[in-house]
Amino acid sequence: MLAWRTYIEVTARLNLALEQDLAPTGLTQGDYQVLVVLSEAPEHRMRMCDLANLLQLSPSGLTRRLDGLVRDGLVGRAASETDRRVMLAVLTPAGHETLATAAPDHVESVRSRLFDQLSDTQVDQLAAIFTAIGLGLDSEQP
Amino acid sequence: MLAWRTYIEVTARLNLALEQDLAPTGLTQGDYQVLVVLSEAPEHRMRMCDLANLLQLSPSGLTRRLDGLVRDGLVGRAASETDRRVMLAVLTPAGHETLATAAPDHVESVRSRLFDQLSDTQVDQLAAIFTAIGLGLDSEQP
DNA sequence: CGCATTCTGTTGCGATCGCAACATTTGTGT
DNA sequence: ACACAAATGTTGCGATCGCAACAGAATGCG
Repeated sequence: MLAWRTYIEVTARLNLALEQDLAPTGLTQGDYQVLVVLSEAPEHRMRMCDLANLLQLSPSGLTRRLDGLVRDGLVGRAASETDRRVMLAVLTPAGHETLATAAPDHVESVRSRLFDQLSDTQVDQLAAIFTAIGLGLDSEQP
Repeated sequence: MLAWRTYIEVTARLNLALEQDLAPTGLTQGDYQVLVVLSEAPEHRMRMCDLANLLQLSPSGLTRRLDGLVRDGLVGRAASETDRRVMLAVLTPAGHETLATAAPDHVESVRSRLFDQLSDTQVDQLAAIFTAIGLGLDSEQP
């Protein structure tokens, strides 16, 4: 039970700290994740619904998140040529550059806030623990 | 880096699953935490600002959260007799009963989603890991 | 082919939350 | 005692997000 309360408190504070570390770049963690996923996608583009699934966002949530990124010129919208229902989110050069600028600071933020506090063994334990929890979430009554 | 992505994905899914488990009681996790803290406080009451610090909420966030709980009759507001600035949040009998009804289900939810997936050793590791991260958050440049 | 079903993305609505500004009250320094 | 600073809670405003409803497009089936 102590472990549970510690988990609740620390995850909240960790997320807040990481968000504040990222704020000077003008990005939120959600924006950053969109840019990362797009930068790793073939041709730097991805269907909206695939993006929503990867980011665990509702369709409407993703639409509004992309609205902001499109307004800032970091992502563009393109219609698919093979399926006229789908919209593709496309990383722009400005988006790629913004990500390249923000990534080192964010990686350093995660490293100092999280991994520097843990031994190598604990990092392995952390990965094993959350993998096990994730498997449990897959197989329960959802 | 894999550990990091797993952590991000699983914490999000775990929170969602716990929120949905708690939804049938009509409470959110935030509401539940308010009731828990008040039920453990002397005389079932607490100053707004102390409550906000404990729950890691902004003053305005706590005001609106209490608005909902007061509307539902689970919490009452009382003026302090010694400091006329402060408002006390007071757990009502209805709030106490609602908590008593919801707690077993929520504890079972946390147990099945989290602790049943882990060995006793992993639970200890989890506590140690997040305690270390929490200590790191205390001592860094905030 | 024709029609129902499914998939995809957007919009209206409401809920949640933080920041800045504010009013009130308390504490502090001289 | 008086003025200034700090603490406390609330409100306006904007940002974020999910659900339900919707419209357009593709797919399956008789």
